[in-house]
Amino acid sequence: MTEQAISKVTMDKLVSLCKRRGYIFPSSEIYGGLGACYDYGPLGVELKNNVKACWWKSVVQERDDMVGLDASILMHPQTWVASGHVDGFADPLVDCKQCRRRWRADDVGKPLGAVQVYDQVDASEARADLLPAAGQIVIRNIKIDGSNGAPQLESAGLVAGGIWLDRPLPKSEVQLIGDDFLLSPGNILYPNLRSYTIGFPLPSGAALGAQLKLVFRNPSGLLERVDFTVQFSGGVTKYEGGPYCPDCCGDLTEPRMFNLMFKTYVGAVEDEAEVVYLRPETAQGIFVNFENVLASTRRKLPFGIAQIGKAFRNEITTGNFIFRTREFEQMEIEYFVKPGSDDEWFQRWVDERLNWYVNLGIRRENLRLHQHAKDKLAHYAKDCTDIEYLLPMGWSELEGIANRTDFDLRQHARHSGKDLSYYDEDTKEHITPYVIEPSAGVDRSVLAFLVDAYDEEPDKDEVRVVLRLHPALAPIKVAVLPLSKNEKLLPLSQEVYNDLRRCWMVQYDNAQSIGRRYRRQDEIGTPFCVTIDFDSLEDNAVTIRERDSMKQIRVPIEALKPTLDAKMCGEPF
RNA sequence: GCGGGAGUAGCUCAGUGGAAGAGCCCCUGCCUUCCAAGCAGGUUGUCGCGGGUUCGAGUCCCGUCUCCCGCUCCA
Repeated sequence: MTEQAISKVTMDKLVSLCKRRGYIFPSSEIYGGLGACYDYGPLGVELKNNVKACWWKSVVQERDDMVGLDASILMHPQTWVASGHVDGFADPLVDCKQCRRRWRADDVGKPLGAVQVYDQVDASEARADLLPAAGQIVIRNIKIDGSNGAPQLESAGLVAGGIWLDRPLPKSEVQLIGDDFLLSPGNILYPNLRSYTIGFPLPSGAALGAQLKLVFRNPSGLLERVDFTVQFSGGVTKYEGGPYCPDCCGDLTEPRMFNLMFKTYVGAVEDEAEVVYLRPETAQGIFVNFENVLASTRRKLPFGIAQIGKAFRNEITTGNFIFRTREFEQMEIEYFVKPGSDDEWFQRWVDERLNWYVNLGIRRENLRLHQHAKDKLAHYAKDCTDIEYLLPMGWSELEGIANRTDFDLRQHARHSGKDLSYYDEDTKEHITPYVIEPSAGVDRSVLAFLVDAYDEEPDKDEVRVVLRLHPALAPIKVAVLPLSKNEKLLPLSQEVYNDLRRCWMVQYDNAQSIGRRYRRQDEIGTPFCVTIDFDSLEDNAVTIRERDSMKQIRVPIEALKPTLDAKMCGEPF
C-alpha cells in the first residue's frame, strides 16, 4: 500500500494540483516568478495555519511546561555574533573543475604540508608495528603527471618516497591499504614529533624531477592529494598546494564567499544606516528573551518556549518546491532543562515530535529518525536527531531535534554581559540550563502532509484524486451542496451553510453535477460534504458524505453540527 | 556558480516555414435527485523577451530573461 501510494504521487502532480486548486502559487508569477519563493493561496493559507495551530495546541496549549513567544525578525546585530552566525554562517564554496561538484571549502580539507622523498630507506627502520588497525588512511594511487603512469608503476623499484604530514594522525587510526603497487606490508611509517612519514616505493620509471601525485583518503573518508617533485638527493620537494576535490581529486576553483544571512539596513539613509540581518533562525529570539520569560512567568526548570515565525537564509542552492526556500517558516521550541537531565529530555522530545506527525495522519512507515554522527554535529550540539519523511525525491528532513547544551545561553551571557543563569532552589546554586531544541519546518511539514495525503484511485475510466488530509488540517472542513440548483433547495441550503460556517471553514457550491462537486471536494481534501435534497424539505434531514470511504449517512439537521464535530474528532464514519 | 531540462489557454500538452490547437478545467442554460453524467452554448493566448533570416517565424539563427531538476547546506 505504501509503496503503491508513494509511487502514485510525484512532485509534478502535486505542484500542478496546488496551483490549480489554490494551495500554492509561484511567487510574483506575472513577472516570471522569483526563484524558490512561493505564495500560499486561499487553500494553502488555511492548511498552513492549521498545521501551525495544531503544533501550537500540541506544544503550548496542552502542556503545563511551555509558553509561547513571538520575537521580532530584526534583532540586534550582536545577537548573530554571539550565536556564531556572523562568523560561521558564511560559507566559502569551491567547485571542482573536473567533476563539477561543489564543496564547502571547509570540507575539502587543508593542504597536507611538505613532502619529502628519500632515495634510500634502511629496512631496519621499518616499523611494522605501527601499520595497523582501523582504516582511515588509504593510499589509493600515485600517478606520474603527463603520462598514464601505469606502465611505469608496474616495476616499482627499491627507491622509497615519503609523505610528510603536517597534521599528525593518531597511530591507531592509521591504516595503509595497499592493493596496488604502492603498498605492501613492508611499507614504512616513520613517526615523528609532529608528523608522520609514510614510506612507499617510488616507481622505477620516476626520474629525477618527475611530477608525482599522491592521492589518499583522509580520516573523514575524503580524498586528499599531494603533488610533489621527485628529488633523489633527499631534499624537500616542491609542494603544489591544494586542496583538491574530495571526490575525484580534481583541481578546485578559488573559494568564493557566500553570506547565508540576508542583510538589510535600519535607517532611511542607507549609507549611514546600521546593517541588520533578517534572522536565519527563530531560536535566538527565544534565547535573548530567556530572562524576560523566566521573570514574567515564574517558570521553573524544566520549561520551554515555543515560537513560530519566518526565517531567512540566502541559500546557494534552493529547490524542490517549498522544501528548500530562502524564506521559510519555523516552529521552534527551546526547552530548558537542568544539566544532567538533558539526555532524557532529548529522547522524550524526539518521541513527542515523531508522534505529532503520526497523530496528524502521516503514515509511520514514511517517517524515520536519523541520528547524526557525533563527528558531524554542529559546533553547539551534543546530540541531534532528524525526523525525516519519504518525499518523492527521497528521505528529507522535516525537523531536527538538537541538544544545544548551554552553548547559546553562555554565548549570550558573555556577549551581552547579562547574567542568564537560573537559580536552582533545590541545590541553592546558579546554573546555566541545557536546552533541547525541536526545530520543525512549517513549509516542509505542509509538503509532507500534502504528499502523504495525496492518493489516486480508479473510478471507472477516470481516476479519483483524493487528498486524505486529517480533518484538523483540511482547509475546508465541510462543503454544503444542494443536490441541484433548483430554487426550492436554496433557502434551506443557505440556512445550513450559514449555520455551519460559524464553526468551520465551509464551502457552498451549487455549480454543475453533484458527482463533479464531490470530486472537486475530494481533490482539495474536504473531509465531509453535506447534501440537501428535496426530501430534506420534508424531513429536515440531510446527507453527510465522507471523503475517504464515500459512504453516506442521513442525519437530522439539528444533529448535524454535533455529528460533524464527532466525526472530525475521529469517530468512525 | 556548474551541468541538465523547459518556457504555447487556468492545468497537461500537441503544433512538418503557410489561418494558434486538443483534452481537461472553468462559466451560462436545461434537468425532482447522489459520485468528474447528458445536451446546448461560452470565456480564456504579448506562443517568455529582444533582434535577425524570410514574401511569410510558435517553428530557423543569434542574444537575453525566467523557471524546474541535480551538486553544498540546512527547517
